[in-house]
Amino acid sequence: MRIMHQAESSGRPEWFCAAYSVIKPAHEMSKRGYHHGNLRKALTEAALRLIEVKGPTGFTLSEAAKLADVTPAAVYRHFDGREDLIAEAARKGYEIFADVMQYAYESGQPSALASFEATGRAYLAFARKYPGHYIAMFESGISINRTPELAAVAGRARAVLEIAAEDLSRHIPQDKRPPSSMFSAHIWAMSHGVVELFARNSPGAQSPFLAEDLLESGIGVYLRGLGLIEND
Amino acid sequence: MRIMHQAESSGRPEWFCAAYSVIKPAHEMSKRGYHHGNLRKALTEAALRLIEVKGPTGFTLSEAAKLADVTPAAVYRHFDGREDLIAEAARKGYEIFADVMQYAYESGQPSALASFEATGRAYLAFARKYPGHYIAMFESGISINRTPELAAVAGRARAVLEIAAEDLSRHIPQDKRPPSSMFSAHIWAMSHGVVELFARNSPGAQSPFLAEDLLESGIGVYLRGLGLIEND
DNA sequence: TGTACATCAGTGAACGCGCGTTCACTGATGTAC
DNA sequence: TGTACATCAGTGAACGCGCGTTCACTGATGTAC
Repeated sequence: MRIMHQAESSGRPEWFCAAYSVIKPAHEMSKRGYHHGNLRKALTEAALRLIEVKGPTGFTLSEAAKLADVTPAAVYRHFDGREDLIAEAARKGYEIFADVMQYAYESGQPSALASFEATGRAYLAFARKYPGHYIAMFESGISINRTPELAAVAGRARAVLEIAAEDLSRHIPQDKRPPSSMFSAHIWAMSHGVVELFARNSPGAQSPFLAEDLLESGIGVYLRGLGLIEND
Repeated sequence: MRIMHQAESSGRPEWFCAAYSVIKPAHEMSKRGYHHGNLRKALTEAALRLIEVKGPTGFTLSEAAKLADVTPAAVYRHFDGREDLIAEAARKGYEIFADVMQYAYESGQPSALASFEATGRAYLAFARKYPGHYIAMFESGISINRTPELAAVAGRARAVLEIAAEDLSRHIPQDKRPPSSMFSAHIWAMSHGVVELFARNSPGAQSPFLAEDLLESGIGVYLRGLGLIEND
C-alpha cells in the first residue's frame, strides 16, 4: 500500500522521473513475496527496457516476465499478449510526450517563436530521455488507431505541435503562408529524421555534428526560408 | 548455366528491376529439382519480403528458407545466420541506392540545383520502390561497419548526396555558407523523416499531404532559407 | 482487537510447436579423358 | 560422343531449447463482523 502510493503520487509532472529507472535488479526484489504490488507497471517498464535494447519485435513475452521477476503466466493477468504490452508502452509514451510538448510550448509563451523552438528542442530531448517509449511510439509499427484511447493521446501530442506552428504562421504574410499543418509536418519530419539518423547507433551516427545542433540549425534555416527569422 | 546468366546480366542499370518481384510462389517452383540455381539471391529476396511485412527482427531463418522453397539447413550453405541475411539485404540495398542517387545526380547536371532536387526526389522514390531494402538499411539496426564492403557501399551512397550539397553550396555567399556536410545532413534528415512518418502506415500516415509534396515543399523552404531560391 | 472468509494476483506444471543448428547423406552438375 | 568421377548444393532426420498459452492451485491481502 505504502509502496504503491509512493510510486503513483510523486508530484504532478510525472514525466520527470524516467519510468524504467525505477526497475530494480531481480535480487533486490527477491523478498517481494507472493504479490507484486504493481505488476502492470513493472511489466511495461520491463518491455520498455527490452524494446530499447532489442527493438520492438526483438523480445518475447517470457523475457519481459523474467525481467519483472515473474512467471510468464502472470502476464496474462494484465495484458492480452506481447502486442498489448507494446501498445501500453506506446500509450504511456504519448502521454509523457504530450505533457513534455505542452510544457515546452507554455515555457516559450507569449512569444510564438520561442514556443515553437522550445517544442522542437523538446522533441529531441524526449527521444533521448525516453528511447524505449519513443521506439514503441514511432518504430514499433503499432497503429495509432489500435484503441480510441491511444488515438486520443497521440492526437493530443500532435495538436501541441500544430498549435505552435499555427501561432507562428500568423507572423507570415498571408499570401506566402503555407498551411500550418504542412509547416508542422515539415518540422516534425526534420526532427524525426534527426533523431533516427543522428541520435542513435544509426547510419548517420558518425556525423561530426551533435543532433541537437543539427536540429537547431536546420529549423533555423527552415524558418528563415519562411521569412520568420531575419537575415543577418 | 543459362538461367544464371539470364538473371545476372540483364542490362547495366540492374536496379531497374525490383529484386523481390522475381520471386515466384512455391508451387510454381515445385519442378525445381535438387539444385536451386541461385539460392543466395532467392534467400535474400525472401528475407526482403519478410522484412517488409514483419520488420527486420520479426521473421525467422526458417521462414525465409520456406519462402525460398528450401530446407532451413540449406541456408547455411550461403549465410552464417539470420543477421548475415539481413546484412546482405542491406548491402544490396545500399548498392542500388547509390546507383539511384548517382543516376539522379547526373540527370540534373549541369545545374547544381536540378541535381540536388533530383537526389531528394530519388531518396523518397527509392524508399517507395524498395521498402525491404530501405528497412534493412535504415531500420534494422545493422551497423554500417559490420563489414568493410558494407561500409564502402554505404559511404558511396552518402557521398553522392554530399557532393550534390557541396555543388549547390558554392552558390551561397561564402560568409553565410554552412558546412556542406551539415547542409546535406539536414536534407537527409528531412527526407528520412518524411519517409518514416508520411510514407508508411506510421503515425503521420493520415496526413492530408502526399509525402512527395511534403518533401518537395519542405526542401523548397529550406533552400529559400539558404538564399538558394529567390523569393517570388 | 481478533477471527473467518472472499478475492484475486501470481504459481508451477503441462502441452504442443517451431525454432536454430548439426550431420551423414544424396543426387544433379560439370569435367577429364 | 560416351563414360567415370569429383564436386558440392540441398536433403531430411535428429537434437535440445524456449516459446506462448492453459489450468487448477495457493497464499497474501483486505474486510465483514
